[in-house]
Amino acid sequence: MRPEALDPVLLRTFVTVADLGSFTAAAAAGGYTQSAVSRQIAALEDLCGVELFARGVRGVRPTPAAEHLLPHARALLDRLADTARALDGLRRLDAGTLRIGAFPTANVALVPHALARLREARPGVRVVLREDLTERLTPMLDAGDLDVAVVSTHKAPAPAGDLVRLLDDELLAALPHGHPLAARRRVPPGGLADDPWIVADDPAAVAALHAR
Amino acid sequence: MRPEALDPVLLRTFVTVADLGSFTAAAAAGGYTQSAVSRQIAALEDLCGVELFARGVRGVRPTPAAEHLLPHARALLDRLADTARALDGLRRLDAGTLRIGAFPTANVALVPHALARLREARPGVRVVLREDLTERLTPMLDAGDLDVAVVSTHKAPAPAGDLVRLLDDELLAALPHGHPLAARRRVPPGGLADDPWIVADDPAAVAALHAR
DNA sequence: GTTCATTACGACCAACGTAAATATC
DNA sequence: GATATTTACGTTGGTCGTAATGAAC
Repeated sequence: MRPEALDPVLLRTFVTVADLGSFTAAAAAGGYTQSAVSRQIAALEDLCGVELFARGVRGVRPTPAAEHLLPHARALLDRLADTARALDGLRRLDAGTLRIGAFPTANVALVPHALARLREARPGVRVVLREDLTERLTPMLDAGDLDVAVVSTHKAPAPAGDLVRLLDDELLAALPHGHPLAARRRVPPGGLADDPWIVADDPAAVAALHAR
Repeated sequence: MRPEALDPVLLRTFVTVADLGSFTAAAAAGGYTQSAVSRQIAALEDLCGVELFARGVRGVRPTPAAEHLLPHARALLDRLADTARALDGLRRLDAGTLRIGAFPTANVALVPHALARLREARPGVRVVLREDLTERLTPMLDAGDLDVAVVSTHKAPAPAGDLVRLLDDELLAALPHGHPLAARRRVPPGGLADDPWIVADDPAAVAALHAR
């Protein structure tokens, strides 16, 4: 049998009948008439060639065949509900508002490009962008004030939600001639704490630093 | 959205289009015309309010929204195929032949009752019953010569298929006065190996033994 | 002009509700 | 007679194919 021939509506009614033990009750629960439920079950029984319910005066009782089919039907309906949720989420994703927070460097180096791609892929999404320090972004994320936070994990604790590693950033320092640390290949942490600095964000500048 | 409103036919077409990258190709694969596929995708896009494919001259390309929905759709279709298989199996279960093997004691104590219930539940099933020792039943099951084997696990290794524990049987011994082991509460394994014995299968006899 | 996807129209099929029939207590 | 399922009939809604239309190279 082609899988698509299996009508979820029939399975839903089937499960409802099994749960309630009566065509009449299932009809009321599903917004159908008795006759519709009767025909749906008959169609399902036709489809599998087996009687699914033993008809009695006080309603119906599932046959062993029905007991066997029941968990499959429930699993399918669960999966169907999942997919329906995903589909609903799609609509919201495309039309809603995305609140992004990022620390200053990321806001210059990473966010603009990402925003451009987002704008292209989902023109309907409104973006609210907020710049702040990682230490302040994390609690905002936890509090639900942000949907996405671009943070630095140099020293910050991992936040509560899903953490996606974007990149491992290299910190390069160009030092003036005569600086006490200029002769060393690696700079100890904190060694430049008291020096003023200029940040370079474009790839050309980074490549130039690398070359040195 | 009510989950049943999600038509699996639409999702199947959706997946096919995503796989083949063209409405025309998907139509041919699914036995539809172009226009039918176009309407199905349009219906799905209506349903979720998002464009799922970027239409181009050389066919179509899935949007990010479609990429997001795709795994859900595939999972649902897989589950649907499972359920369809279960439904097909139901038909075979009800009309086919069931080959059962059982060891002698089970054949007297367990099988007749089970067979009676099976006959009541599935009148169409033909049963072939074979009695043999557990050691010979297990390989027959593995070889596909039996559908079900009722075995004893006293010493036998667990067979390859699904093992369902039916019951833990108590072994009771009624000993004649003057037997060397008659005074003990528990009989060591093998202690009666050389004695002739009579088996009691009906509950009344078991209860009588218990009482002593 | 060719190759796509979309839209319009008419036909068909499937599923419903109403209502009558049937069965079981 | 009451309760519950089944069957008959007419209607409706949805989906298809054919075919005309539109857009992109």
